[in-house]
Amino acid sequence: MIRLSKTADYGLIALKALEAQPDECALSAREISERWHLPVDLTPKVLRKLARVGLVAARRGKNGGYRLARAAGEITVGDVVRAVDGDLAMTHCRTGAGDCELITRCGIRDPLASLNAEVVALLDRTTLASL
Amino acid sequence: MIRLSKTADYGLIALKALEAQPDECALSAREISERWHLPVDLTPKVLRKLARVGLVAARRGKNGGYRLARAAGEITVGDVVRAVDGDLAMTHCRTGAGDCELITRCGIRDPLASLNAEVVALLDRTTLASL
DNA sequence: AGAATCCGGACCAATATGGTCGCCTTTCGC
DNA sequence: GCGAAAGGCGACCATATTGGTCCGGATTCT
Repeated sequence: MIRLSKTADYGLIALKALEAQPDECALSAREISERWHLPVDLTPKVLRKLARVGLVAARRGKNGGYRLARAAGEITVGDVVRAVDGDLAMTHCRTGAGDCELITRCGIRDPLASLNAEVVALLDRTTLASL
Repeated sequence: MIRLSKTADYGLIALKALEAQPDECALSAREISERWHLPVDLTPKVLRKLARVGLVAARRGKNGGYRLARAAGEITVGDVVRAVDGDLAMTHCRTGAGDCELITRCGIRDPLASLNAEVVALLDRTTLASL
């Protein structure tokens, strides 16, 4: 199946929450998870991943939390999926280190790769703001 | 992650094999799986799913096997994924019977649905022949 | 000092997926 | 008619992926 993982969903929801937040006012992972009914322990985990790649800025300590590190129009669904789920590959043979014996000459590898590229391009031009 | 299942991969490979086959000459699941190194027991399973939705025609008995039931240009990747993996939904909330409490007002449900529609449209206009 | 918060990773649990097996039906060729 | 070669169907198990929990540590504010 071709489906976003729950973590990617959560990431998008969390980012959407941050987008709605007035400037300079960080939201804690706890607040986000409570407001949107996301799993309390999972939310910070997802947000950390988003922080690592610079989509959100984290502030530690009391009154800390997260805020968007870029404008919502500069954050794409592709960015989020990559941050949360790792690389964005539609076929199995393009994830591991080319150990796919059957695919190497299966004839569909390269065509699927370009299909994959189209899907990725689509996700990459869909911004958070447009959601 | 957003990825085709292995069964969908296998389905595409098998169809591609059938496409290369001269007319009226059925290929057995065994032959396909051996030629392309697909799991012997899984291949017929996948092909049956393709047969149920009329993408391939099966012939039983000795010298039986499968052949394409439509021209390769009339079979799309979307068809295959749907046949093999069930409905083509990119988000979790659009699979079950609307039991997704958090998504109902999460704000990203409908926008993601339209993104989903774009992906589906892409898969639906990519034909087997173009692979 | 202490509370709130993020960081990181180890870890377990649930689900989905991939794959196997056995039995039945159909068809062909002898 | 009989047996071999196919497909049809479903139950079943194994494994991989994912979802989710927990704990100790670091940081920042009051």
